[in-house]
Amino acid sequence: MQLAACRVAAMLANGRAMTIDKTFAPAEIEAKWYSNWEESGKFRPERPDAEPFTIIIPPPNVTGSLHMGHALDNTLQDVLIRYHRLKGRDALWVVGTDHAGIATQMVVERQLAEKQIKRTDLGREKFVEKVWEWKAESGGAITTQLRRLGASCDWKNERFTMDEGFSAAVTKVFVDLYDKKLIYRDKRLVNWDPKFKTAISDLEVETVEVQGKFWHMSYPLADGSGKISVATTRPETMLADMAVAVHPDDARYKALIGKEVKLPITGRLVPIVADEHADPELGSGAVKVTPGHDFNDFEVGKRAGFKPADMLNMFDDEAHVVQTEDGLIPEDYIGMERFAAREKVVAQLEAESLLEQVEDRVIQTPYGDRSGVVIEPWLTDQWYVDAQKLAIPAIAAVRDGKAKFVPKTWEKTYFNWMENIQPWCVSRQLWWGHQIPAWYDESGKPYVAESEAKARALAGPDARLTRDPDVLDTWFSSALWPFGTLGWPEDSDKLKRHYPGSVLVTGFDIIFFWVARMMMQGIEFMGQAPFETVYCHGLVRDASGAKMSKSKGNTVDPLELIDQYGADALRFTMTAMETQGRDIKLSSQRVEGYRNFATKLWNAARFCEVNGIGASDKIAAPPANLAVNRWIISEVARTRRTLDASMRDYRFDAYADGIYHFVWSRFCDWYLELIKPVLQEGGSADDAAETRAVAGWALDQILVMLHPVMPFITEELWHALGDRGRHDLVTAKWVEADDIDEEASAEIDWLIRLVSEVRSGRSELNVPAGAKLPLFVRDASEATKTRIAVNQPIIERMCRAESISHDEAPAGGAAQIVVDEATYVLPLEGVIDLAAERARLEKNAAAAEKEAKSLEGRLSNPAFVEKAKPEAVEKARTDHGEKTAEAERLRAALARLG
RNA sequence: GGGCGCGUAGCUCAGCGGUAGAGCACUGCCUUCACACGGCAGGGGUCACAGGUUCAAACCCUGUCGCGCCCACCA
Repeated sequence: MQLAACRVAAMLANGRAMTIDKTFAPAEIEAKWYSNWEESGKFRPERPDAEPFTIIIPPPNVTGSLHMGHALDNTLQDVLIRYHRLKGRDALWVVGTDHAGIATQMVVERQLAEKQIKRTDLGREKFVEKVWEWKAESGGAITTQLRRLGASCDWKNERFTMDEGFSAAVTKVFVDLYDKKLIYRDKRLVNWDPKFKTAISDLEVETVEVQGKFWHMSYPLADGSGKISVATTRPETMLADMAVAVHPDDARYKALIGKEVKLPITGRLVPIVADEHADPELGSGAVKVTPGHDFNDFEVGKRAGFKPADMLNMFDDEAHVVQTEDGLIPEDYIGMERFAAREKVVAQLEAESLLEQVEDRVIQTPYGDRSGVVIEPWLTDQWYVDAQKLAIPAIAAVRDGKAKFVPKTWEKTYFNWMENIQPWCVSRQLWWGHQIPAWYDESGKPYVAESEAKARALAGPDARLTRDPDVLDTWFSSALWPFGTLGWPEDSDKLKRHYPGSVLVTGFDIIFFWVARMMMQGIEFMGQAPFETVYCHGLVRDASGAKMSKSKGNTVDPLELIDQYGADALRFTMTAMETQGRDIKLSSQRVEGYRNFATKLWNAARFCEVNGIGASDKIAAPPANLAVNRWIISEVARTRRTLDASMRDYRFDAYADGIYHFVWSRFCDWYLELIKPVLQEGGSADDAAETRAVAGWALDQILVMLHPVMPFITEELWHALGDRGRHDLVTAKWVEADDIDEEASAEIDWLIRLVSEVRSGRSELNVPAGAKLPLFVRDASEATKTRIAVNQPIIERMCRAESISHDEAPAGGAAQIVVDEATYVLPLEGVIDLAAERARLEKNAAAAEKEAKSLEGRLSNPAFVEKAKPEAVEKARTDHGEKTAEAERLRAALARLG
């Protein structure tokens, strides 16, 4: 019995079964639609004649899992891609992952360590094999997660920075740059990471303020004539000191220049040299010089005549003490860890009474951003890219507007860095990555070529070649992503069609790491910047504004939010909160709110279905006579304009806001309410048919316009509302309707104002919500009378009026509502609190008078009338007239109240 | 030491020359036949501060205070 009743309730008038469930359950529809889209190739429809729109994904690390930053970044990209796909463009979202040198090597090494295996036990070849195995098994989890977010990437052409084709591109770029002398090998100080035992670039070094000490030490002069004071934050490096520097103009030390110091502990004899680096204002004015272990000292050392090859080195690759070339470090120091060596040096100096003073001091200390250990400046041979040369056209491209940053303010950051760019150290002492295509003969002369055979051709048949064991910085390959993924160096159609990309979406934090380098390489190898626009978004922070970090434990897992609220809700949150240039403070409340929005739409669609409103078979708006229908068609057009403008300007927040308000505050709150009398209270059949057609069309437009942000629910409803076969929303057509009916808009605006005012009056006077009252209209113009007549059923329903009359209202207490020229009277004899109504009218009258007075003041100022824009003056006049009239009518109503 | 950004309703943020907006939170009413993840109505802001430009400033300029971020070799 009960079952049968359910079944009946689940059938519609037209015989179709209800397809929209009572509750909106995101998880089911998400899984269903994503695989549907992907399997049917809907992310990449064939559109050979359409204008291309291309986005290259910032490739996530293969080791990565989706975090909020990805959720933001990829939501924005997907919104753009889906929007332009709907607009008919040939939209391509290139996807792939990054091999992430250090990160991946670390993961696999850690895994091996569990089995007590060291990377060196396996040897390079075996180890790299293990990494590939790892990748096959557990790499790329993030690609599954991107799918859960709804990212409509071109998965059929997924790339990896170490796949065959891409690797070939990397090798070619290296060789070409070498041949153009834009890559060279050099011996100099690098930032050495003693944990990973590799060089890293300047950018991978993070300077942190730490509490340290400043040690003042005495260095005796070699001739026994006295001593000189130096101060340092790193006393252990004195074991490799090669000089003491004083300022050439420092009167205190002029006589000492050229003399020698006999270093404590090592007994090394080193010269006192003049160098402007020594600041007479600081400390004693004399500074110890350790060219092999300090960037400043390296330069001082070079100026003092030391060649890099002769600079003393006292550390091995783990920053343990090793003997210097001259053999002067006492044996008991050898093998000591650097900080232990520091303590020992300090203790020994103290014992020898050579420690003058120890100060506490905050020190800027360099740390490896991945390893977290103190970086050691270390003298090694490395490969460098001449970034300064490559930067010149990359700067010009932005300066000339060929590539532009959004928001524009990031251009300053870009220029500032590019103009002061340093040589880029690109070699890494790792095993996982693109091995550098350089071979050395026995004398150490390098031959750079795309293969060993080609290197041999350069070196001659008799040379014994060994390959450079190092690999390239991961960012070196990432820099080629915009063209390497499109088939370069092959001159493919795809490359021609999709390079440069339309827009790059990324966090501002990798402008230097990645954007700048793509600009340089893209221009060098493709002749033009890799994208027209670089959209930089901020960071996703926790609700209190703190940076999310695993160590703080304040990270929010986007997948959990998806489980809880649905991918659409998360995507809407990211879109709505993306205001240009600001970081995002994420709160789950916000996500919940947008889940509610999805539910609202879901229920609106259910309402439509129940009322026989279904999929529209039209792209253009259906013909309409009723004002409500003409109005909603206009509102769709207005919304469309707003959304188009928002996308054009990359105003994601405005896009989200625009569709949100249209759906909730216009379509649901007013349109659906306004058409209820037509559909449910026996309006004419023609009117009902017209309304169903228009409502179905408007709902379709909502689905299309919302789809870029909420792809899942919109696709589900798209099909639930009618049988569209395999015509999916993902490849539907964006509304281009642009008809705006000013007359209908004015009428419905009036209707909305009338209903709102009456409701407000009733509410303020505590009229019971359900009470039906007669409504008397006075002073209405003919036009208003017509509008009232036409809209009578709606007005009665929404104002809870039992009748509407133009007769004079009965005497006695009443609520009076002023809308435009007319006054609407609700008799409340006996019920009304006269004092309350008087207060209400008084408040409204005072407000109108205040505004009228302010406008009057402005209009009576001759300067305003003369100098202000004519539109502004005109508007002030109109507003003044209206406000004055309104105030008069309210006063009249008050007078009537007695 | 340079550079950038921010300070608008209790909270998170739009607005960037014509006398203040949204979402959430808050208050009152409503189990009205799409939706209580809801409906209707409402309260709440000297737009950090001080000067200046302008007929008109939250919005432009200068300075002050507070808060963030980035870059930089003070040994």
